[in-house]
Amino acid sequence: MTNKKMNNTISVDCVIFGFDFEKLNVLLVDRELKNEAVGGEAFTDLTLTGNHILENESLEDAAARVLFDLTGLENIYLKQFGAFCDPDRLKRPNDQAWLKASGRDPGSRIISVGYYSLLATENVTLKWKGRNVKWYPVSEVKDLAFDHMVIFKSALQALRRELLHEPIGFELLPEKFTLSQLQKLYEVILDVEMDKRNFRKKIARMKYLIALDEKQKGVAHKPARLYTFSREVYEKNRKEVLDFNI
Amino acid sequence: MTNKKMNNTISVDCVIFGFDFEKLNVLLVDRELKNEAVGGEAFTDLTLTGNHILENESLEDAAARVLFDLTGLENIYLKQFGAFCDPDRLKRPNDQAWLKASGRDPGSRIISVGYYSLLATENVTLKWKGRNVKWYPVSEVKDLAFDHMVIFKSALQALRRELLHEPIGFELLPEKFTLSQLQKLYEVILDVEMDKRNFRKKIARMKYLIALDEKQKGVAHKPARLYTFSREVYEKNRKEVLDFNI
DNA sequence: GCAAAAGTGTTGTCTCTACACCCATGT
DNA sequence: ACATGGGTGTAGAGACAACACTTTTGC
Repeated sequence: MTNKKMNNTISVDCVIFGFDFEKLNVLLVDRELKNEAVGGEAFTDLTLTGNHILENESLEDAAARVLFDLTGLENIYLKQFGAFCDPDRLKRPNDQAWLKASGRDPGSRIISVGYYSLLATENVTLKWKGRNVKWYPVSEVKDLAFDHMVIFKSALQALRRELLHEPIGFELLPEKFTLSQLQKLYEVILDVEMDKRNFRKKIARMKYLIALDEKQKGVAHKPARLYTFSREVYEKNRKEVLDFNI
Repeated sequence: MTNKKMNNTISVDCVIFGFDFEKLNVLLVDRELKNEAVGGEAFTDLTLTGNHILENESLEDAAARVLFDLTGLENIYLKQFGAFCDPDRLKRPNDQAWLKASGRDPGSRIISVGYYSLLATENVTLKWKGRNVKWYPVSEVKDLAFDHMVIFKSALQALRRELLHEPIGFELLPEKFTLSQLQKLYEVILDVEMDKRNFRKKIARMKYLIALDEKQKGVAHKPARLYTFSREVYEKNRKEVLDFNI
């Protein structure tokens, strides 16, 4: 419990998604190598957030710790989606230089377990080890450090898949949200367009989406009704269905 | 390529499922400790198959290698379903004794990445490091060594989930199979009963299930038509659908 | 009063469920 | 001839896709 020693071959990487009612974003951190002495050129690029696990810590706890260090939030939705351990995953020149500069053995094999998490993005303030942390639109992410592009793509795929089959979209919205916001979320993440009336008919069948006696305020149009998600109602009524059609 | 050195903190465990047209089975290996000198009592129990990865080997290759050593088969369906790294996962007395007896450091932290695989079970001969390997009905599995019960349950859950949404059941059947065999497979794995006529109507809509001009032989009843699965047709027509209903 | 998003119904087509009998083969 | 699993159709209920107009608010 008080053992803070790090395990140097096992790490977690967190792909943190946020939604701003317009697009899906992901949190990335600047990686800046100024010192050319370690054998590479100076460079700046981007990584996911992550860390090595502590010797007495579970993977999930390590991911939650990264998330807490970053946002100060606890009990965030976290989902393990894959383990990444290719022999070459840290072998590009910039990555080798970075490992050397931060005092780690650039030759050692490190496995990273990926977790994605979903954040209702309003009112989150971000700080991480004095490094720059920023939201980037998912559609514009490219050229991440290490094998983080592979990890990121895998997370996105896992998220899309999960979103199709489980009610996790709500994790990206504030507790109270409008149906248009929910529809937009599905449209953006799944890259589809949906019909408003049909979407609402579908919603109407989901008993766990609860209409509140409350409306949006301060919008320059007819204010929308607010809804909330009830996990209890969902858990009571869940069923699954053969759907690998066509 | 020729580096055969083992990595001693990263391993894979394989949950190998087979189907005998009646029930779902899983491959387990005897773990037998005869020598009481290492500090525990002698015991016999069961484990999944698995191994440490080689220093220059990917996780998937390691899992494929375990499978090949066991069955002599290549190109088997393999799916990563989770990483297991609880601090206590190897800490039960029998596990500690076993690690000592096989010359490993019982205190070191080992991460295991789980793969499940699906085997058409007929005509497979099994050999593994001179240990006893056997099929066990999934419904009767209990008390596995290490944290293998956790891993096994997680694999089963992943398999069920995958089976609902992806056409992987065919991996458990011979290349040519009858519709009743396929239906039985779904019934057994998902623990449901299905209506024969409705099942067949559903199948009829799946263009990638191809009826052959061939029938069962040597059965004491009307011989069934044989079908086969075409992955090409499937890949051409796949689409997904919002289905987290009710 | 105008811009902007909210909210609402109908119709035709497809999919789901429930249910019972005859057929082809081996013994 | 009989036992065994193979194979087939229909009807009613629910879900899906396509489509356009009115309402409420802030400015």
